[in-house]
Amino acid sequence: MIKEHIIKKQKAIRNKIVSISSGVFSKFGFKKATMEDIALASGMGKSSIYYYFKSKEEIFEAVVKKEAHELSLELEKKVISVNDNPKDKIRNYVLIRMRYLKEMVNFYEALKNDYLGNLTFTERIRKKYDKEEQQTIKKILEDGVNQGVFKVRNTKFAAIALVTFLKGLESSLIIDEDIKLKNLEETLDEILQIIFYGMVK
Amino acid sequence: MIKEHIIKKQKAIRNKIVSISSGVFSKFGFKKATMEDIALASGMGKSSIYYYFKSKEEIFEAVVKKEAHELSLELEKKVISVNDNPKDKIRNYVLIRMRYLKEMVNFYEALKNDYLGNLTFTERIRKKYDKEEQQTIKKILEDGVNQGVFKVRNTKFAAIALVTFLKGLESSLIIDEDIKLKNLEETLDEILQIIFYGMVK
DNA sequence: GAATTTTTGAAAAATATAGTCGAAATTATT
DNA sequence: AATAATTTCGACTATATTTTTCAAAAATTC
Repeated sequence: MIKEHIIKKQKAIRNKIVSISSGVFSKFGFKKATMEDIALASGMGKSSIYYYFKSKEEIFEAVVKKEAHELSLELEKKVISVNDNPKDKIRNYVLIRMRYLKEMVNFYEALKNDYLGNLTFTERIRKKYDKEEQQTIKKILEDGVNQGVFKVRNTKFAAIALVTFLKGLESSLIIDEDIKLKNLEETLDEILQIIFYGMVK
Repeated sequence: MIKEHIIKKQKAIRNKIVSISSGVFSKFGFKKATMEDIALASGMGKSSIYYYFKSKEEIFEAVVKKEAHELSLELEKKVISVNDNPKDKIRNYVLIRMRYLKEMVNFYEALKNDYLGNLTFTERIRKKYDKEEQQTIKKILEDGVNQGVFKVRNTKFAAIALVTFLKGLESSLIIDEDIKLKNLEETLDEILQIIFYGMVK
């Protein structure tokens, strides 16, 4: 007895809750955001929220999922499709990622607010998306190898290394709130220079 | 056995705590800001804070006190001293007040975050400063009467009325988060027009 | 090195929060 | 319009967090 149109309605409400929660989380952070905050913002009772999600964590997971998906969409669209040379592709990839993170800063504020106490929790969630990301970078690297621009032996490991490096940059953005995007961009080229110097034929 | 220089040191530390707490409160709001947040931001143990303030409320009072004092200073300096005609003085007074409130929006965010639950608490604190404010406006009105611009019979009551009106504007700013400063300014002149029409000779 | 001032960790007391549950309200189905 | 399915909600509880206290340890002053 699965009613299709009812499932659709439920999904719509779940989406609404996720969108609203995204705002609540980015304003207060995961820990300081209460179910009551979410309920109030959603205009429903606290217990009603539990009809759609079984825990605060589940809502947060949904929010991160959505954000991460949007990130990967943008990256895919704006980077992979364009026909730059692989070196520029990598640079663009990193730049867009940084820009996006900067835009999402109010979301990542959530992590800051929690004094990084839930970083492991978040990392657990993000791990899934790291794999997607590695695939993307791996593809870029492979292209570069095929075009004879990169001399990477194992694109898989190189991709992991790059993602790890990106996560490092990310942490700088998250933890060090006063870090300047400009500074980052300045040092980015230096770092990439080093990476490329080791990779470029 | 009151050691003067020690009292000075204590006051310095209290000031430091107040400044830091101001930031914490404006970021999290009164309720969501914890003593641990304040302690962490101040770089001291939680219990050390209690050596200088006996409660979270007392810190908050000190913060509001400071902010309100700064507001009254700016108003005094920028409005009262200038030798405009009293009508413009009132208008400037209101405008500066509004602008200041807008600047202080992250502080008043605190009240919003608490879902106005502590508005009465805050109002209780501010009541003291309403009197100061009434004095200021009363002075402006008296000048106007002396210069033959206003026809106010009882400057004291008129001052109270004006302050009440200002508080109304304030509430609009605080409660209705989407209210536009532009809209306010537009309607302000209309409202003042009405007030002046009743007051101007 | 004694007295005073300051910091702190541990824990008591007060409060807030996540999550449950049954029943009421609403909405769809026959 | 009666019945069934879906949805909302208020009241409750166990748990966790947070405020505040306190006595003792550090640090500072005399």
